Amino acid sequence: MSHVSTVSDPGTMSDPGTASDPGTWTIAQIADEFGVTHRTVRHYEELGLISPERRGTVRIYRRRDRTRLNLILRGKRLGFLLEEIHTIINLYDEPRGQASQLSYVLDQINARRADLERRRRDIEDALRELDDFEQRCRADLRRLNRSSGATR
Amino acid sequence: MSHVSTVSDPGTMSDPGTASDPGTWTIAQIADEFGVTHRTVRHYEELGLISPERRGTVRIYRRRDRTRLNLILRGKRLGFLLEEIHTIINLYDEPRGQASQLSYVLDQINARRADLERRRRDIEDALRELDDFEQRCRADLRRLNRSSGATR
DNA sequence: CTTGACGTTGACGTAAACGTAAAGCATCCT
DNA sequence: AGGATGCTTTACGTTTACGTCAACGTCAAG
Repeated sequence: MSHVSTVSDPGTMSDPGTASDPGTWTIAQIADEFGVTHRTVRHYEELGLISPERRGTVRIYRRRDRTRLNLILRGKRLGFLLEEIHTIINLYDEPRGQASQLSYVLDQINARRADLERRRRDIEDALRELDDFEQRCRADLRRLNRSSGATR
Repeated sequence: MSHVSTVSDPGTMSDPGTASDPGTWTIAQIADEFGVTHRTVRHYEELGLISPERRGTVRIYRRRDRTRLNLILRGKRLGFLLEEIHTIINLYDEPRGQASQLSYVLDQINARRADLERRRRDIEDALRELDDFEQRCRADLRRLNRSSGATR
């Protein structure tokens, strides 16, 4: 029974993993690299957002889990609930062998897109207002500089 | 001089209120129109996000409050905390008569913009992935339709 | 063989953003 | 006058997304 030195035990892999990409990671490495706590990672697992392998009781994270974590964290940055993120991830992962499933997935895609595009509009509106506001501020600043002895 | 269209609505308007725009609103009208509950509206008031006038004990909402509510709800759609929204709104409303205040405001504007642009990148990445995914799904669908007797 | 670093499972705590009664005024309607 | 309706405050409940112990397992090193 090969007891593991670090955790990177390539075993029988054709691409054993380079120095920067061991192929597998511990929860501490993952948490550290993604800038979250191990509690957060486990929370996502409890919700079924990720499901790392186990070597005995120990969690082993692979590239698939990293991809999912990226999706999760981006979703969070965009203000999605973990529950919504769950359905999105499942969408990407569900088997879609039958036409009924595929048309359902296509519907979901459209719903997601509508959601994202609405957010994008909101963002662009906000950015425009911000630009606008900045212009007014800069105008105020110029007036201030002019009126208070612009010795030069 | 261009009077500002952000949140500062002077009381000196020569439009007393038409049928669709009475000039003032009750909490029920506001909540209904913005698609939130009165509890939500009051919650925002507790946090200092809006501060409607009072006629006796009754809250009176005016255009300024509606503008703020729009900012709040858009902020929420974008996943900002109410606390962050609070600072943003204050940013728009703070007096900025002095250079020090103005440069602070300009800093805040840049921080906000960076935040928003990051979100926009996230959204565009997500939209691209979604498009990508849709293409694959449509390809799958075509394969299915071909292989399962396209009798016709 | 004990220490210490890292891992595990509970299980309770907490902050944010409201939800949900409960109970009291005020005004309008009949 | 007496509801019905609408607004008010007070206050505890709920959901989401984790934080924070506590208590225990395990392995490589000293």
